[in-house]
Amino acid sequence: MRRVTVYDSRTRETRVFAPIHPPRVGLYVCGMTPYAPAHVGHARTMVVFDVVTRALRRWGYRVFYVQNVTNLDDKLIARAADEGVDPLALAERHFAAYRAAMERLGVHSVNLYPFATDYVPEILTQIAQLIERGFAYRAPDGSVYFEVAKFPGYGALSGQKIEALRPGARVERDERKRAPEDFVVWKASTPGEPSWDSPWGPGRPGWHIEDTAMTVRLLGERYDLHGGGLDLIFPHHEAEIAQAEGATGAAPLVNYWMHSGLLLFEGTKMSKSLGNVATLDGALDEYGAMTLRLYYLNAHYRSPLDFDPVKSLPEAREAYARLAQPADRIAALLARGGPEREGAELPATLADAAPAFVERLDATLAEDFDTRAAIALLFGWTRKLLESGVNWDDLSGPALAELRAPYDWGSEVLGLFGGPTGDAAGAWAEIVPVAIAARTRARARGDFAEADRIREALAAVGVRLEDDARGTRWSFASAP
RNA sequence: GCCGAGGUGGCAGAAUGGUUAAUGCGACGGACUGCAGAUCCGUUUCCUGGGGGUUCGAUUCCCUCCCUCGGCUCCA
Repeated sequence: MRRVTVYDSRTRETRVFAPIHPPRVGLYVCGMTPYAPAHVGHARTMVVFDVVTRALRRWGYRVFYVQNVTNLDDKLIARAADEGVDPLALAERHFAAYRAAMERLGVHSVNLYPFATDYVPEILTQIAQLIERGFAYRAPDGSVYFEVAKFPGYGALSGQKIEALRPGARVERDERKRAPEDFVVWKASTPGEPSWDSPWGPGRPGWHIEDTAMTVRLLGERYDLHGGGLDLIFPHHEAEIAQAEGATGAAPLVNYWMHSGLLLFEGTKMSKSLGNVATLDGALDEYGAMTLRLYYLNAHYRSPLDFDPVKSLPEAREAYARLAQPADRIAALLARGGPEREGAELPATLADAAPAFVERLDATLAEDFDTRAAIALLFGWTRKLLESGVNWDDLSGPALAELRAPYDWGSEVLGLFGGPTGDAAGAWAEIVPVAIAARTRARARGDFAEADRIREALAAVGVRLEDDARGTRWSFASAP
């Protein structure tokens, strides 16, 4: 296992990552509440933790990645009522769409997507423990509240002081609570809502309790990594700590808290009321998965990132086109000739460089998942290959594979440089040269209209032609 | 008000107590080209919010001020 450092939001320091039961790693990431289509902000968080997981796995850690699905809460119930559908069915539908979008984005690292409503027994057990240990109390209407004053550590994660919260006065006065900062763990049911029986009467889980009930069940009373967006630190993650540590007595619940920076939209927070929400599917349609992933990963994961459809995204698209240029060309050559392909060996300036370079990539990323620095290195590799003036077309399979190695690393860890390979590429390899030959003849006799027609026809199906001194080259246009 | 993150070149955005302040995008000039694209060469060599302080030396450390953004129980 490689030495990895991780910045922990709770202790506010970067420490060497030491799992409780190496090489196993328990990772829990707060997923979305599927009451509306996923937006590009959700996707940033998911790509960040996808890369964390891919990297740890590459380095020998056995990561069990759990991402919860809050398939029942106030928003879902309200939205379902608007649409006149069952809230659980609404959640199911949006979750399916979310999964499909994640597939398009190349996020395949999650092991388990547990649904909140499948953990009601665990939730009831945990609430009973909290009441028994004096951390929670029952309200007259059958709701159960966590009593923040009973948990001295409350506020440690976010740096909030309870006294400081009260003057904020955004908390509505609620007669059922002993203090304004107390939060609900069990909500007495309102007629028409889904509800479950409990010792305190029919009701449904509060927002925070599902996570701790799931984590204790799936990852244990203490586990290694918890991720999520920065906006969840308070109160959600604060509440998780209070609930889990209160219920089990084991502390700390989580050894390393990782929070991803929020995505802004043209400089301000995305919100539905401002109408500045970009859906993930729309962004995938417009920019493609590779551009989006590069865009997300080309920023430090804790920094805010500005989603600007006319500036930052087109820039990312240009940057990706350059970065992936050698990767795509080498992949296309390997797909056609295969790894056994005959040809020249690498020039001395490039020979043996790749293994050391890949090691540098790993070492760089292992410093608190510095994807940006790793990408800067990959740009350096691209520049080195382009400036070397090597004739790709003449290289042997093993030589090409060596040049491709850093991009394979990028593919494995960052999820970049995907593209058609195997059979699909093979079929194109039969057809495209025929079209190129026809175009070359047309150009030779000066029939440029015909030549352009052929080029455009191929472009329409995703094959890009480029002429240079050696003739016409083709490649797959970066797939959107 | 409280908590937190920031203010770096035309833009995005790194890094470091001290040689030419990463990387990318963009721009300009040139090569190549039927066109386009890609690539290459050159230029963008006077960029670190204001003011103090520590230091031989600060963009980097300390203090202060100004400004921006986020959180403060809907939130990835």
